[in-house]
Amino acid sequence: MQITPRSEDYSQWYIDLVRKAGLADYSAVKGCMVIKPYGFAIWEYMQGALDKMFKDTGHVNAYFPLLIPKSFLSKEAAHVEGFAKECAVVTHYRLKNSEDGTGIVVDPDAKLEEELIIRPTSETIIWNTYREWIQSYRDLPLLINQWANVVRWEMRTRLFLRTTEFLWQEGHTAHSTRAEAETETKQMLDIYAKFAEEWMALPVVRGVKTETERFAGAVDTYCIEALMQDGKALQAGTSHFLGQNFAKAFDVQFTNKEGQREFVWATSWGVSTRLMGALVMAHSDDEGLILPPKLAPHQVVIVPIPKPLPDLEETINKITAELRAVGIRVKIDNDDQNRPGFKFAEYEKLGVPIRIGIGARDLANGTVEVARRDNKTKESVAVDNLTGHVQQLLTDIHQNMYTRALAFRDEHITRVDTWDEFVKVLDEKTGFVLAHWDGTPETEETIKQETKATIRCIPIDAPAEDGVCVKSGKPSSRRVLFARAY
RNA sequence: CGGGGUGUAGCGUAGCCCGGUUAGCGCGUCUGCUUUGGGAGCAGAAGGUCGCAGGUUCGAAUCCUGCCACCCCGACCA
Repeated sequence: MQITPRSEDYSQWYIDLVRKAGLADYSAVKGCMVIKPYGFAIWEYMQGALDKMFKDTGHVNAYFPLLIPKSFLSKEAAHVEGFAKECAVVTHYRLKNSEDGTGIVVDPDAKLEEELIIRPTSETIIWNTYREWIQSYRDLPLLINQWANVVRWEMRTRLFLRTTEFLWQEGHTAHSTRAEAETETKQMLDIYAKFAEEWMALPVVRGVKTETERFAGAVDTYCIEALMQDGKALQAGTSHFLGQNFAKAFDVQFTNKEGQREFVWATSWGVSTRLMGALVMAHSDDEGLILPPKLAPHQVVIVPIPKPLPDLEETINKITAELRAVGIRVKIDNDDQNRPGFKFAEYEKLGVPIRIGIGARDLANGTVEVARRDNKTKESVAVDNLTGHVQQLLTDIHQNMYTRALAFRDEHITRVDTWDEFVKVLDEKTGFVLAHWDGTPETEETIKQETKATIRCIPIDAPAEDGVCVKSGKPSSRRVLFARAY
């Protein structure tokens, strides 16, 4: 039942935590996972918050099919290049009993005329549909999001961080001008950054991907990059400016106010269940999860210290009603099989932000014991002041988690000017490295080969600064962010 | 696909080299009683085709052959 300590094996700690906190489990199919109720509840709070942010900025939800004609994928050259190697393909539509009666086999007579792929992302099927929907500038902008599952046949998988099938949202928008599409791309990036910071308590760096790291089919890929406790970077969300690439590939044109035909401008943007992995790896400790209050399925858990006192139940019901009245999610653990000590440890493992203990001693004093998960402190609080205190505490916990993660992140952004330093920082200090780069894919590739570090992004707010590339010595006009990444 | 490792009860494991009682232990599960302010105690019980298939042998968890699965490391990626 023990969770492997981070200092011993970070990777194993992560797996232990995901499984022992009941977030997810392996399934019968390699690379696919079962998201368990507790994990799915967290995902639902993420979905709820993001969905509201999308709706508040004028987007609507729709749903496009899981299966895509194979030919669609090949219409955009870079796109097919990027995804062809990891597509699952449907070739038949029927099974039958085998001749020797030992099992069930694919019926060779049921071969599909055109094979279908399971979507690795939906640009193609969506743009094929948008062609029908868009005729005039009056049809624009088209601002659609979908919540869906996608499949990418990865060679190596890890729970939440990279699974064969995963859940995500993908926004796909169409605009009449380049400027409007670019604004949309940046707006969605800002929404992701805001979500990460305000809901996940996760500080992120906003940036642009290099040509090498760009989404297949995009003109520009923007991203938010987060830092995990082991010093590795994790891409937490992406927003792409697609230019007219898909409009041209699928012939999506509109008539402008002047009566001329033009190709539309596009964006797409997404975050996935990978965020669950980020949440775990950014905040948790060797005792278990530490959840930010806004995403915690139970924000407060009440553990009675059982004595045969009828007043206990009465007081618990009263404070529960008050907490719930102000919208706080409260769980009461009345289970009499486990002792309080066991429950304390259990809810720490589950990352519940606040635990309230109440027993005979408290009852006599008119107080309860309030324990914070984020910093493991305990205090005695008068029942009369409890609701306001808990509300404030939830805010404080979020702030503390964010501040702590930000301090760690900032301590792990290192400016380096020489190759020796570059390698040393990556190996010993870990984290992000801010260094000059000559702007060529060749140098980027060399650095990747030699250090396993990639350019995570060119930070959006990076100031212009003349220097020389840390690897090639050629001139550079600004620093970029390197790291080893998930 | 290359390199390394592991398969014994729900989980974690001992036994394997050197074949020979009824395959042992911890956690968990079930029943009962006593407990309950940091992972409870006692008593009892259930739970196993020893990854699969062959082979050697009087006898295989143990030896041999083949296969399968999973994990870790590398090549691909959000």
